[in-house]
Amino acid sequence: MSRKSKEEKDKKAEKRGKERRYSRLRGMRDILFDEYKYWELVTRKARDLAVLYGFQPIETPALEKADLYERSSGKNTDVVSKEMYTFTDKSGDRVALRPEATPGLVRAYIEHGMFNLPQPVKFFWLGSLFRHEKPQSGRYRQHTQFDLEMFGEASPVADAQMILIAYNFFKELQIKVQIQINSLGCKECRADYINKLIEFYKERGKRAKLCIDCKKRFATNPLRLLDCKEEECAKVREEAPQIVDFLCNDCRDHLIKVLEYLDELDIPYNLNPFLVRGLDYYNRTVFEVTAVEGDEEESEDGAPEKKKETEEKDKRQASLGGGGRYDRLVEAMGGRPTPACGFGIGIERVILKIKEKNIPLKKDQEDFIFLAQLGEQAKRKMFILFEEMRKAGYRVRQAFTKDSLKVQLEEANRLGAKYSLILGQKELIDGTIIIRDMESGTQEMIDYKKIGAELNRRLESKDE
RNA sequence: GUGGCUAUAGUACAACGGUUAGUACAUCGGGUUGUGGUCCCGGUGACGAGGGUUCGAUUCCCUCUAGCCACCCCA
Repeated sequence: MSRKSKEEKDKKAEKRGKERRYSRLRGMRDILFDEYKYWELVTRKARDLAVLYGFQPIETPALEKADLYERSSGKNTDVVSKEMYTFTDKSGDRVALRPEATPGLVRAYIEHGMFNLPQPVKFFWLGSLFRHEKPQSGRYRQHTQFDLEMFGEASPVADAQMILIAYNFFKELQIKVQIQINSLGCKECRADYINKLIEFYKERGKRAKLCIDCKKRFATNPLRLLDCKEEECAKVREEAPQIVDFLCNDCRDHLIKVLEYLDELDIPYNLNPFLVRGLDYYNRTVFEVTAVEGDEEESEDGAPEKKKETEEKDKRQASLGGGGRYDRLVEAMGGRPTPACGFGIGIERVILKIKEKNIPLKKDQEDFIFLAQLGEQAKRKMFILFEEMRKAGYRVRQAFTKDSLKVQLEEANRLGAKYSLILGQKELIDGTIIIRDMESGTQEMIDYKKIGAELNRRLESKDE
């Protein structure tokens, strides 16, 4: 570098100045044309389902007071303590970009006095969430969730219905999923259970085997000992007491009812005693939706070992959505005691899954007509014709910014036009127009006034 | 936040301690000045950033940044 010629250095410096480009912030992404098709497919499915089940669309601000999340999700949860975008705004308020949807929805429920509405109140929400995490595929700092919440309904039917909707969502998108479900009990029986769990881990030698993180967890949040993935920790855990055995009567009944509904609805689930979710507000039912890998039905040659491996892997990642019941949160946030439950599904992860599985998109290729023109006069006339046709309900396209016929037909071809209407000087004088079948390449000169009749004839006969 | 792998045109990939960094697709123009989807010809376009080793670095080393993967956690 020391002997680089002056010229070279200058060149480099000039280049640097010229070509410094902006790039996305880490973990953020643009959704371009191709991806947008998936985006629409998935969000439309979400919206359709939500409406069908009687959920009302609602939006909330992306920015809220930071302590809304600290109080509801829990100050010590990772989502809040490590990943939240928190800052002080110009008026000195401590605010945060929402890291999850539920707290804002609870706030809205209380703030607008929705306990005076007929219960339950059911929200459908679709929006961006922000978490400052280390990105990898399916994990972004801004991601989008489809969220359903139901306030004012304590019955296990509500839990089951939530799970049903989530399940249908994936099923109708042709994604195979399994529901992991567990109960965290209520305040009382969970406390009992945690004591039992602590006692269990206190028994000789067990703590020594745990990983560093779990040693910490033992002190801060013993429940989380249950979902550690370390081999040793899992081994110790095998013998651990399970919460299902310690639920109080009400909580046990609730769980059983939920499971009965699921059985009746034929929803495959896995009662997973180790499922513990990372937010403080959950009680009773918690569930998670995980992708089921592979085409288990089709595989006949069965390589059981390999299958096991992928299954193992899937349990680790591939959480596509999750949720549960949070009966105490509304009250804790200053509202009336209101039972509630909900779930969220990560849109980006769903899209990733759809792409991965090569699930074909429905083509919405309806026939359309391309208008091509040559010369200023013709252009003006076509400009007007375009508007007339559009208003009359034809699907039309154009490239009026291009003058060359070649380029225009290239564009028509690229777009996949069924017919092109071509108007030039000659036709203008004769009062005719050329209609070209883009598939066969044959074309015909017709009376300009008969465009409508001719198109209708062609499009109709094709419809049969 | 921790660890591993990676970084070359818009995209997917080559090559090289030394003179002009290749190929395909895409893009733009021409062959065809009034006709697309085939073909032919041509143009534009890249070594992520900074530093070090070296006579010379896109190539080797370090740092940063970004992406992927694993962990933590989650969607």
